[in-house]
Amino acid sequence: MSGKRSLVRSGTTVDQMVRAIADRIVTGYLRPGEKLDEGSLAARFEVSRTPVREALGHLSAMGLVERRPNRGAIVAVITQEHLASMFESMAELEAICARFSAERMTGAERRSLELEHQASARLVQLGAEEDYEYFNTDFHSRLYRGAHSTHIHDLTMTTRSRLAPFRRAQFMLPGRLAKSWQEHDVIVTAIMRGDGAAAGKAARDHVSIVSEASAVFAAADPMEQRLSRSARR
Amino acid sequence: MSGKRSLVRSGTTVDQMVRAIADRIVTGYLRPGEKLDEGSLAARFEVSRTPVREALGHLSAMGLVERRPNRGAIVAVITQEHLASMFESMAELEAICARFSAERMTGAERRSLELEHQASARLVQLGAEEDYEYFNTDFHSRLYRGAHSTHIHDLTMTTRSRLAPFRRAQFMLPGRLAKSWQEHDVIVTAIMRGDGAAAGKAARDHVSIVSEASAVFAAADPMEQRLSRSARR
DNA sequence: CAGGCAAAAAGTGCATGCACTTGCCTTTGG
DNA sequence: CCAAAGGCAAGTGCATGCACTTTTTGCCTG
Repeated sequence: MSGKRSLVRSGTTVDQMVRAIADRIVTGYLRPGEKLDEGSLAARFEVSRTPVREALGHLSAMGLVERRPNRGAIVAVITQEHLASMFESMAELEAICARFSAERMTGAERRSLELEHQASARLVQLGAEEDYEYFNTDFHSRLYRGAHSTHIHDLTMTTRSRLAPFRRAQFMLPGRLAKSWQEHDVIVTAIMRGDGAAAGKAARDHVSIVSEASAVFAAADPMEQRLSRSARR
Repeated sequence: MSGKRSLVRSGTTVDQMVRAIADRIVTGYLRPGEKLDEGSLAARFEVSRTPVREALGHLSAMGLVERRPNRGAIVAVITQEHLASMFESMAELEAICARFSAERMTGAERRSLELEHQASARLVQLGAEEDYEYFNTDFHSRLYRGAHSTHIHDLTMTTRSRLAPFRRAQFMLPGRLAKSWQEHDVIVTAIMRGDGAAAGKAARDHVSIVSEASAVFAAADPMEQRLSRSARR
């Protein structure tokens, strides 16, 4: 149809769409249960249905969308139980990463971790929530990498991305910033000591607290479920 | 082309292809690094390239195949490090499942687990390797389910399926059957006691042993790599 | 007026075709 | 004889079209 489009592509078109759609889901722009019509998406992204279908395939495999044969795709509806289960898994995965980090991080990694952690104290003082959240993501990524285990790294990153929509507002609770830093501090200290068990426990507790903070929002879910149900048509 | 084919299929065509190709990879029929030509696969399965592409998308997201833009797909080459990492993850995941199982299994689940476990002793006596492997799969699945956490269940099942090609021959080592049963016994005992820590440790050790047993085969990999490289054309 | 049925509309699943990219091979200039 | 460039073949990426499935809507019947 269009001779060339402004496509240019870094990576493939499908990849871009996967990212774009995943982003819309993760940021809550697309709500759970919302119908994903191939035709509409194709029109929206100005491509044909073929790459849309492929992208939906990817997203389905990622667990972000649910595909029902001959009945189209919807944004994955996450039940209360499943959400709890994911946070629980996250806590355990982070515990593993922290434990391994304590046992395996190189000197450079430890120094860098501690350095960044200490620097982040400033963000807490300033109450820079957005910057702190950015740092927080980086902090946790360091733990995942520090475990020196690609597969655990992958599992953890995947789970985290699936939890992203539900963690967004955690820092809006008053005093959360300072507490988060203190929890990080316990983890860092344990890692510097090389105390895997303590680091694991601290990381697990840290995530559990985030989980509880997020549960507040999850409580609003029944409404969302109703909304999405009616949105099904 | 063919007016109707024996199409009928439960589930979609793509799903079947995913299973079929995954099976060929998991069973080692398709070797790591082997080129997956869309046209050939389409011909082989008697479908067009479209569902093949979609299936490859799924498989890529699962990590079973690797897709390079404009350059086709190959069966994912798993490095020694990544394999070790996956086994390590598996050990940790099983440890979590066992720990949770010890803490959360219902009375019925516990009884059923113990019953089946005791029954499996007969298979060991008979040296029924194939039957025991079947039971073994079931035994572990019980642990995953017993954790009462859908997401951990999913993570564990996924990881296990990706490890399947490398675990196949574990029971060929002499005496492995009896040792496996004893290891199971330690896990079951700990679960019946409700001792999560002990169950976790026992499960981790159990997997670690399987991992070492499989490492024997992984050692044959360099040859495989050469083979697959030349197979690239 | 409610319930059910049937036909049409909507939307998914797959096939086919064409453009573009990539890798290889040939050809030509140094 | 080697190296670089250009062309050729193979194969991927996407668009479009048609068949089949699901869902909806309007009509008929009890």
